[in-house]
Amino acid sequence: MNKKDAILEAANLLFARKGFKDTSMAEVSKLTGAAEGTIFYHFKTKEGIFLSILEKVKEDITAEFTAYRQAREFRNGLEMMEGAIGFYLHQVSQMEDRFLILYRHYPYELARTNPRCRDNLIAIYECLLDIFEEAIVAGQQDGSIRPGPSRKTAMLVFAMLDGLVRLKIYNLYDAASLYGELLTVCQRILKNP
Amino acid sequence: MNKKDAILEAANLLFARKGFKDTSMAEVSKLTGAAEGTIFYHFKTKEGIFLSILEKVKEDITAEFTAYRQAREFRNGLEMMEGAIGFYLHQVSQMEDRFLILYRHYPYELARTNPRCRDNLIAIYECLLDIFEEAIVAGQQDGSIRPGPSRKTAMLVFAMLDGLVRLKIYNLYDAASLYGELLTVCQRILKNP
DNA sequence: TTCCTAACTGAGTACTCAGTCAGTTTCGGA
DNA sequence: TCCGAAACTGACTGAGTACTCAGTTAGGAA
Repeated sequence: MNKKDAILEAANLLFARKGFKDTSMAEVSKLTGAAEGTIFYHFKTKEGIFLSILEKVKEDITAEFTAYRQAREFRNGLEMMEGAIGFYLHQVSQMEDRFLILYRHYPYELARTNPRCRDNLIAIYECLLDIFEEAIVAGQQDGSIRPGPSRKTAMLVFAMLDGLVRLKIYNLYDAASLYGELLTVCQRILKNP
Repeated sequence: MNKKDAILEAANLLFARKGFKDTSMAEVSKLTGAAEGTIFYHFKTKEGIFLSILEKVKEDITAEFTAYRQAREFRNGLEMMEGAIGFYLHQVSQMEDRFLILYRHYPYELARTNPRCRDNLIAIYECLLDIFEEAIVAGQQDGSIRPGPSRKTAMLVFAMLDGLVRLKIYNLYDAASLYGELLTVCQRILKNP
């Protein structure tokens, strides 16, 4: 791995675990073995590093979820939805450092003034919501999921997942032990009676 | 209002809107009109200010929700639950600066090392979850809500609310326009068929 | 009025941080 | 082998930062 990528990886790890403000360039330098000067040779500013990381986060997440979407086959929309929920939770722990970036305040603060940041965030959330919505629409067509506003329902399910992951991140409750109940609840929300 | 309380209010506002790390004591001093020395006369450290604020957040939130719990009467548990959801969303915008503290990373990071912080956070979440759970248990007794693990269900509903509020805070989607669908979804989760 | 204490002040301190720059090393092509 | 450019270095800078402290003011009791 070249030094530029090593810097991005180290910064991603630190930003994810300690946050943007609480990570100093000295720490990134130490973790990569690159001098501070080298970091600023490759990136103009600390914010620039963050933007490059977010770009990578977007690419990785959209790639993973797009691949999943195309590969898996399901008997119906409802099972597709359950699969998507499981896959999301799986990916959150698999690509923990990528997702932890999104579970912090900084990207959304930056998005207010920086359009590139905003565009990347929107792309990520669109991609995730699209998968849930696609499953709902499919389910509504095959009759496994009841009719209703597909996008809004997708958002509510996603909001629940998001809230659940946060409970775990914040050490308030272990999300895993809620997984069974989560699926039951989602079935109740979606299943065509 | 005495100066000590004024400092707490100003710091609360700034911590809520800009975050703990991004708020300097100089800013707090400017907003209150108190000299920096005065701030450190009343509080040992910046972290100490935060802990006092969190204490106040806990007191305010538990007071509001306990009052609500005792005052309102409902025809059944399901309506009680719907009322609680509406009240939560109402309170989040009513006491915005109090809740925004909780929607940041810092308190949960501090909670890892500071038991006082941890205790306050737990007290807040226990109080909120208790209200939802109380409604569920009541509903299960009067037959309006289907049987099931009340605490876990309360958590999932709360996680959805939490996720929804975040969508709004992060400027990703307006939670208000999902309110109708939210209630429908909650009914499906809870209603005894 | 006197005196003590609590409240308050802001210049000062020691430190951290993002970002710079003059100089060195590495490397690929001629 | 030489050359030029790209990659890399780390000491340095200047702008913050949380917190201190010697001194001033306000308030209340004797």
